Amino acid sequence: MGRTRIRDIRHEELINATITAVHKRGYAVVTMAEIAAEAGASAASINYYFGSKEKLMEATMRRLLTLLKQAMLERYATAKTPHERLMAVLDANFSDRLFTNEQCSIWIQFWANAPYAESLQRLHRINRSRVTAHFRAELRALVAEDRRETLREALQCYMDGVWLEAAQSDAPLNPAQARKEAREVADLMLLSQD
Amino acid sequence: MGRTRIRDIRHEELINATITAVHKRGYAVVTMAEIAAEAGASAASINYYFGSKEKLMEATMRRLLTLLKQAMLERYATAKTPHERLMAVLDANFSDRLFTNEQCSIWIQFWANAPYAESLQRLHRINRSRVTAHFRAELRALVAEDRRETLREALQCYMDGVWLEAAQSDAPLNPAQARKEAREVADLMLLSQD
DNA sequence: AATTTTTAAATGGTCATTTAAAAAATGAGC
DNA sequence: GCTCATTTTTTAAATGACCATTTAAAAATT
Repeated sequence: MGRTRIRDIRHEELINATITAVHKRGYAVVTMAEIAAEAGASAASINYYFGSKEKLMEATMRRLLTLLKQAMLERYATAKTPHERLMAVLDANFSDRLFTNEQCSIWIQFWANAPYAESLQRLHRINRSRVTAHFRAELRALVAEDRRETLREALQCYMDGVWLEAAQSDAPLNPAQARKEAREVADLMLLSQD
Repeated sequence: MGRTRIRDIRHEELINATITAVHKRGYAVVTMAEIAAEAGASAASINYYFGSKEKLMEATMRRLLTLLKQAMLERYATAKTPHERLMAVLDANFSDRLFTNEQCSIWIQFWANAPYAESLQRLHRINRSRVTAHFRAELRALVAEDRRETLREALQCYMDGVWLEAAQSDAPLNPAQARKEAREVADLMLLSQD
């Protein structure tokens, strides 16, 4: 039963330490020793569990993607109308659990490094495709075809832009406020339908 | 007369080489030797002219900011109405000169590293303030006060998001298309006024 | 001749990863 | 419960690269 218990715990601890350490020091310069220290472990143990720094980063990014996916599915479960489901995607992106200084930082770090690391690029593309698909599906019922892609692209870039800006701020983020603004922006764009 | 001639030429060459090298390899891992090779010079000469790697990066970012500022001012000169001036800001951001794979890459690299380098952070803030100020000024005449900030934030984040996405693409960018889409997005948002 | 520019080579430091050995945990047999 | 052989986990230290920066001297320019 407990065969993989410690392994799972260490994976979790080290990924969390990676998120914190990358936020503090930046992907570019963070060292294995710093990450290990954050977790109260040694650099060697990271290699024992993950094999290499690159694989640790990949696992960390995969964790972030999973969190986002979960947040989206949770909200989808209770949404009834296309409009509610559109808002569910926005809300998920700015949920209390995800829209934190730490996670915004690390998302941007991964984004910036995706073009230079096969594995990160793959994950990044999978994620973007998923969000695109959700938006397309919901907008189909809400927007005329000739404006649909413009609106989708606009909303999606808006969300990315908000994260980018949030990553620059050192004041604590306000997810509730971000959700409210995102809803306003979306409704502003949808309004132009009438 | 020619007293600073060579110095100026080398500065220019090395900054251009930095843009290319960072695009190719990423800010995180690019080396002085790679940048120098790109310019057909030696790593030592970079230190002779710039003092350090960090100062070279700062100078490169400053160059990018100058290019953006110039592009904006050029377009402002011929714009007559607030609407035209708003579009001038958008067009500048997606001008043929600026909206290239190389420059999108390097902008994102700098953005991602700004939180970890005093000098980059300063430049990044100056730039964002300038764009914000322009948007605010033009939207004053175009949008009711209660929606103005929402719309500005939305447009600005949209622009950032487009750059972010562009930096991920390896297919050549299409600035004309980007300008057209940005105008559509802006008009879509402005429409909701009526 | 004096000054500026250039670079090969040296320097000193950092860091991911490996190694080898110690420490903990596990579990079978008593 | 307890013992001890086996397996898993942990880390200190070694290894081997890599790299920004400095130095010292050569080359080019003035």
